[in-house]
Amino acid sequence: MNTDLHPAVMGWYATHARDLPWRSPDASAWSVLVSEIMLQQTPVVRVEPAWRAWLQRWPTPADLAAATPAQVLRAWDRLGYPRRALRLREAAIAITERHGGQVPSDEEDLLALPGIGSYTAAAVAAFAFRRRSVVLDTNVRRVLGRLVHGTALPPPSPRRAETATALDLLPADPETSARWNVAVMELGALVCTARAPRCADCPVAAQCRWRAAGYPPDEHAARRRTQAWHGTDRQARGRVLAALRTEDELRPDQVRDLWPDGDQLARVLTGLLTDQLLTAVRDLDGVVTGYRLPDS
DNA sequence: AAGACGGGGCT
DNA sequence: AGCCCAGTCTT
Repeated sequence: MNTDLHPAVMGWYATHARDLPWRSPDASAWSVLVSEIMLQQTPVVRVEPAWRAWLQRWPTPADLAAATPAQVLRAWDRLGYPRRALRLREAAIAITERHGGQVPSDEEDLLALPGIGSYTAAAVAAFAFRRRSVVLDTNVRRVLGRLVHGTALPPPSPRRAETATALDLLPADPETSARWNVAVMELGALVCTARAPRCADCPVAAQCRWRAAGYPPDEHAARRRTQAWHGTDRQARGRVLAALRTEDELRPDQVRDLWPDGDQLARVLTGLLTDQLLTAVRDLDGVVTGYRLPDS
């Protein structure tokens, strides 16, 4: 195992770590799981208040398992990717039914839950249960990519070599490894940032291969395409859901007024129905008379 | 391997 | 107008 980087990174984390509530020793495994789902593609500053409100309302998996999709979608508010809210509810149901209401500690069991992929399974195992696991999020990938491989940014999709590198650096002791994982993530979030890294504040700048190589540019820049927003299906979906968070039911004509392109709106509504983010209300003849958030 | 999937804040 | 954010799931 390579241990050269450990003292500097661990020492830096000891003095610079943010005081985030899900890092408290008192945080339940469930609260850690909720934080990890919310943090999938949503920044910390926006997650923190939502996380507090969510845990106050649904302190245990069994509490959330009893909620309706409409309730969780409204509570999710504008965190983005609302399918995460539905999957979190489904995960709560699975935990209640299959695991006696206790969040499982094995990565394999976590991975089997809805909405939990390789990152989140490893993160919950490490941060909630202090297990030794390879936590590979966007921060860790970027930090290790720069330090070890000398690249500006990691490839669009994770490579096996990245896991091998992370495993090679992972401390053998479980508790130490859990702290190492969060320390590297924190370094990526606060110092080794994607856009304008603060190398002057970096505890391992002297050991950074990217820095030593003179900061070569991102090799994969051409392959990263920025996602459009205005006029997209995603924006239309968001507009429909935003309206339904404040109204119990919308008539078809009210929904049509939400978006100028009727064909696109029809496609978007179909997608929302497929994703179970939306329910159509029909009269006795099967004619759609309205749309609602799913009650069950 | 590539595409879909939110929304906000910063440069 | 881009770019980025503690990713996951489907095709």
